[in-house]
Amino acid sequence: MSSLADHIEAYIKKMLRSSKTNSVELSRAQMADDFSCVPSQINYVLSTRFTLERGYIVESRRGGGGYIRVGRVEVTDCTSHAVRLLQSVGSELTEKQMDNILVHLKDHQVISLQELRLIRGIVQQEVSKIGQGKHVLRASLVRSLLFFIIESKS
Amino acid sequence: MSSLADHIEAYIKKMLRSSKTNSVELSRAQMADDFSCVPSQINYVLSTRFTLERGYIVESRRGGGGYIRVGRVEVTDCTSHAVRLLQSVGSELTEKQMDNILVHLKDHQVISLQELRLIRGIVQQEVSKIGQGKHVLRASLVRSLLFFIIESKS
DNA sequence: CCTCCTTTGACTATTACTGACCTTAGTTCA
DNA sequence: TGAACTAAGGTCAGTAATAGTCAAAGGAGG
Repeated sequence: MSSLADHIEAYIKKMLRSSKTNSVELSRAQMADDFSCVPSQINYVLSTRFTLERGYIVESRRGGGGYIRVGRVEVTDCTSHAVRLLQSVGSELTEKQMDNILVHLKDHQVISLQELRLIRGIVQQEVSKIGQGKHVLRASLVRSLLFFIIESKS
Repeated sequence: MSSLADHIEAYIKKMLRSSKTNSVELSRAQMADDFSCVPSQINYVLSTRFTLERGYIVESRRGGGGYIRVGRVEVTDCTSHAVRLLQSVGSELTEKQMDNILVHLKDHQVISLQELRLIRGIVQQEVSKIGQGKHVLRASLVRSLLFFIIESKS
């Protein structure tokens, strides 16, 4: 758990946490230099870890004075936010989609890391037991478990 | 007695005991090398000995910087009791069987009345959404929700 | 023998990282 | 004013580093 990408991810998240505005602006070249890597590594991190599904918004501009801005989606009410996310879960869910949603909720303090791990474990176990309809079962389980958490907390 | 798998199991458990965080991270290739076996042997040990029912959560990531993390979850008397109950039922569950289990667990103060109602509601909701495999889905959902409830309490 | 658990290895899947090449935007100067 | 230059960031495909799957072979106990 210590790839370069992880460190860059952690660094950006740390910057985000200490930002009042819920968004940070960074220079790709500068960043690449700081982490001694090629600039496109920054794009890799952004496109794998700071996606909309995970609750982040990335904007950028090229040319002189160019920049990359990373923002978090606004969450005023955790519960309604989670409910909306859940509704966006259709009748099927891939493992990656599930992960993105869980990370999204964890990063926005709707669920804890322990809860995330437990859900992943439970779903993994249940899904491995059946042959067909894995994506459908995953959607049901994730919806149900999240709904249960949210309901219990309110 | 004392197969290679047993040794690997014991080694991981030893690492877990001496870990402050109740979880250890290991490299599959490294491990296989240490025990002079093929990497998939590690998967065998993990999938037969470090299951959720036995109180372990296994997470992993492939690719560069990949890892396998084994974590412990508290297994209380309540957990094993409920798990046994569910195992006796198997992979399918009728509504009546489900109710019997839920009532039993409520009577023994493993879950509250509210939780009982919540589970029933969630399961009803989810099961009504699908055409086939209702009993299988019900079993999965009840198992998962109960496990989650009990784990979260400890 | 028969069965169950273990062990192996060939094949597959996923993730990280790099570098060459492309696009966009601002700046300068004939 | 627009061509050339400079200063960003973007894309994509290839390589390397891990882990996962599955079925077949092996072995110990009944």
